[in-house]
Amino acid sequence: MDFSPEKMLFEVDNSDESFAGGVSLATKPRARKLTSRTDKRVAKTRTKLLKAALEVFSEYGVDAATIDDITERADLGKGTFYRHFGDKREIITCLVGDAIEHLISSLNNYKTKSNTIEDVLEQLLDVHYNFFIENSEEFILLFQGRLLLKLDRKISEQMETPFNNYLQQIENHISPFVSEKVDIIRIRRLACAVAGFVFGFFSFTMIGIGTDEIATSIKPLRQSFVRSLSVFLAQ
Amino acid sequence: MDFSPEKMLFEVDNSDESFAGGVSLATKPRARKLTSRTDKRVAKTRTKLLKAALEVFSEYGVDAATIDDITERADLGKGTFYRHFGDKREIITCLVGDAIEHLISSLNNYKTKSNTIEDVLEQLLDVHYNFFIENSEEFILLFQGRLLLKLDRKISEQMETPFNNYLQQIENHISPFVSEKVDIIRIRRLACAVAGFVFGFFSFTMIGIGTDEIATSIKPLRQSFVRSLSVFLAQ
DNA sequence: AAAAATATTGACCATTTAGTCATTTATGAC
DNA sequence: GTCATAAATGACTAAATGGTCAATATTTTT
Repeated sequence: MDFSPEKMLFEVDNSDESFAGGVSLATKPRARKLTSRTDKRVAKTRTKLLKAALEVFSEYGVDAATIDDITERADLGKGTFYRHFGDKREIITCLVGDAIEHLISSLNNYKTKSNTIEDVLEQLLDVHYNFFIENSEEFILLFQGRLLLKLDRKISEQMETPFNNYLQQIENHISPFVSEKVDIIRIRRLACAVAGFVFGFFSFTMIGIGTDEIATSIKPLRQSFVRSLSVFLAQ
Repeated sequence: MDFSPEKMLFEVDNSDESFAGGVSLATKPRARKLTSRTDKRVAKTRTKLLKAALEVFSEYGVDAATIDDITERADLGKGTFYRHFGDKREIITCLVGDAIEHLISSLNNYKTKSNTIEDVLEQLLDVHYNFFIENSEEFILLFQGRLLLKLDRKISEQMETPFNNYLQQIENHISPFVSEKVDIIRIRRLACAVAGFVFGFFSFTMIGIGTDEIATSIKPLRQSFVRSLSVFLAQ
């Protein structure tokens, strides 16, 4: 089975596709089993690698983690890694892309109607809060990703796009609720402020106070922050 | 010349001490030259190592940077590094300690009278802003330090203290201006919020918008943020 | 100026790590 | 069941890195 690492970024379970609809009934007997046992095995292996990599990256840091760390954690042979990914850079890029996609989809799943900019901002912070609590490994990875982006290394190029998409997504949520004469650059600054505040605050809070206290401490601060951002936009 | 790496964290030029005051005139002829040529050479070498390390750490990241990177950048032999520092962990700890100390002293040099909590917060953000603009290498190092602290590795232990000192310092600036019945934990949260906001905002802003635009963008946001934090404390 | 003391050096070795590939194992076609 | 195809394996090599130390250079003492 030949596959390029660029594809299959997300594990898709197509195993029941053969009897799902009448798609491509008897025309192509060869390609009937779209997901064979082999396909599933490959997908499973890949998933194990990604899961293991996310774990070790968040535990040791992307630079300190080795390929052996990943394959041992995944309980797979070393060669298997290189069958799925060209090198460490590639799996990092992949994981960061996934994490950002995950974060963005969390943002978009929050479909409750909001009429004011304050509602929107409250929700944005809420989503971020839940995401970072429930996916702390991805949070730590993204936090590292931001750092890699600051240090301009080769790996940065492929990560700049997802991070910009993320900022763009925040802007999309905000822009319908601000008057049209508000500068586009002002909205971008707001997006940076939201992202920066959330990343930075969580980061500092997690050593400054216990993890379980975050829930109680973020709430009043969040309200203050929302208020200030609203004022900023109204200026 | 025997010296332990723990000492001499800061380069001190005592070369003119022999004719500075009448200290220890003729009583101790042996210890007259307090900083001999050798002392200065050692101090210079150490400084070169620290400078080079700060550079490569901020360029490549602390984990990716090697001892060879440091000694080559410093134009020194590899053995020289190990004469001054036990390993990479030690020089990182040293640099982070220096950077925090530098940041703290920046905070304390701002001795203008502030009567309101808003003044204090404005100044705090101002100091941070200037520090990060003027010492971007140290900022990047501290940013990494925060990450290392999150990933709980051996190196963290020695870095938790300086970071806590830093938070403590922020609290010291704030606490005189808030009523005594404000909870100590609330002030700690505020310190986290200030530090987190500044670190996070700068970090995101630096890719979201150009570096030179930061000056114009931080100002209105800072005002809003200060206002909201004041409200938070008043609650 | 010679000798003692100490800082610096970089070739050297041991260990770790990235990346390869012949072999083994699992799956699909017949 | 047998063969063909492709995935997984882990021992292996080459390269990189950490750390050492006998030799060299510099400074201090006498």
